[in-house]
Amino acid sequence: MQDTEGLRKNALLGLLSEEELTHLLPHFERVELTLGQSLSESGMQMSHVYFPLDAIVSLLCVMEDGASTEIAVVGYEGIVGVSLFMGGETTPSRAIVQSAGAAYRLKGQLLKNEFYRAGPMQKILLRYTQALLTQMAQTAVCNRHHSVDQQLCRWLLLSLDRLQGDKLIMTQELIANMLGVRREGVTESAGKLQRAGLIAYNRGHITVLDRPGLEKRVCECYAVVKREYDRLLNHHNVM
Amino acid sequence: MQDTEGLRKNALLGLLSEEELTHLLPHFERVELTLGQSLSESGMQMSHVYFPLDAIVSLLCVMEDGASTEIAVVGYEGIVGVSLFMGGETTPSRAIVQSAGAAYRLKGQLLKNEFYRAGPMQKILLRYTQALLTQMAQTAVCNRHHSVDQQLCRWLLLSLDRLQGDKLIMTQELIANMLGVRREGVTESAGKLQRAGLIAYNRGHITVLDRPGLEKRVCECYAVVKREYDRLLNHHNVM
DNA sequence: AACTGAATGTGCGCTGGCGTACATAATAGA
DNA sequence: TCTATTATGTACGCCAGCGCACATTCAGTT
Repeated sequence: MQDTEGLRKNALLGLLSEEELTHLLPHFERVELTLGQSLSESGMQMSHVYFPLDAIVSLLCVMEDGASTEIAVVGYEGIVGVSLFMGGETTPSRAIVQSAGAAYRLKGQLLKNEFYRAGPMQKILLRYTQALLTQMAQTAVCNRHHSVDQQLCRWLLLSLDRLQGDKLIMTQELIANMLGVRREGVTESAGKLQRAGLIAYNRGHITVLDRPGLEKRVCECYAVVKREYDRLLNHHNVM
Repeated sequence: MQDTEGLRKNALLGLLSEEELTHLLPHFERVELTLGQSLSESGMQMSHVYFPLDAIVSLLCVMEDGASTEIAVVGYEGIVGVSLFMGGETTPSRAIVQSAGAAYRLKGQLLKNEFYRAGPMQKILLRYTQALLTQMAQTAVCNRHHSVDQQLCRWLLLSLDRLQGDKLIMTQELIANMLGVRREGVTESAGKLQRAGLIAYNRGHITVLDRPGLEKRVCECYAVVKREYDRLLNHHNVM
């Protein structure tokens, strides 16, 4: 049995009061998520919800021909398994671990019970879901209007925000899957960023050297999403 | 004071029991929504939520340079103003009436009270929100992977599903705004559909002649969204 | 009937991203 | 150490959709 300290590394759990957390504490299970692990498949019911600590999970929309696109990314600021408390049980999207790391998980039924107690947890989960809506909407518009260059910057920054350091382990092939573009397109864009001295990478290891530089190149979509997360899940606003 | 008959033309309200509807009845106000009317602007708080009857409302994501993309469409099967009960109060998106018609509206605070009573209304609204999530996700992936031809078919079918007849009043210019593409692109795609005998249009009036034909040309995104709405908001499943 | 503005048609050239094919380089395993 | 696999680089033609500039046609107004 752990104390609540660890739980608070997840921002949603961190918004709860000590009593609420203590009440849930015995039900949490700490798990290590490995790169590429699937937390949910299209149309399948999830047994647990996951509160990432330093893991990052991508929500992907996969099509019949196998092509896919990331529609949202979830890290320490969120939860994987929104559909459980929204009442649908399943989603047509897929959740894949994009960056290995730790998470706490909770049995689906337990979370539902907690949610329907209509306390602070419900409020927090609903607000998070709205932030997720914003992220998806902005992803849609970004897919339509912005270049691969800009989208790569957005993706790097969104990932960086969910990591503690400045390194991410991710091949260009996988980034291409996330963005729903060609691998060669990512190679070109990443090459530009490297030549500009903003990042350095080799064989699946990317280091961000100049974050402000990335922020100068990224499209507005990044800021819109970030601002909305801050607004909705700021401690002061939620309670 | 109306009876509950009219309210049931909105599918979400139609899922409620007679007692629940009667209880809310005095607070509903019937309004006529006109083409182009704005129900919500980016970042502004909504005073009411809207339950469309035969009106159709588009949720648009607008960017700094004015470019926009429709991220979801709401008709008799839904509600405009999800952010009110989700706790965020505002959204960064805009809601515009795409097809004139009637709707019932309810003061935001009243809906919130109803929502937090944690009865059937809450369940329905949450499920609807999940359906909206799916629609947004699918829009994102469709923007990425499918042609304007396919997207036009999707848009026509989604609109058609929310209308009683086979005619819609909508210029190619406006459709282009919704899809986030050039007007000329829509002209070309619509021309193809007309030459193929699937639709007939002139100056803002579109008549669908061969709906099965459209369904043959549309990408899978249409069916995915429709299936998910059916699953989530089927009378049998919700209660 | 004439006029006006809005809606649609059409034709450029341009570019970003695609599909394909292959070359190179770096790691993991035998 | 050698080899196989995986990751990245590069080049080619192709095409959908863009931005732009018009021409045309229809609906409503005076």
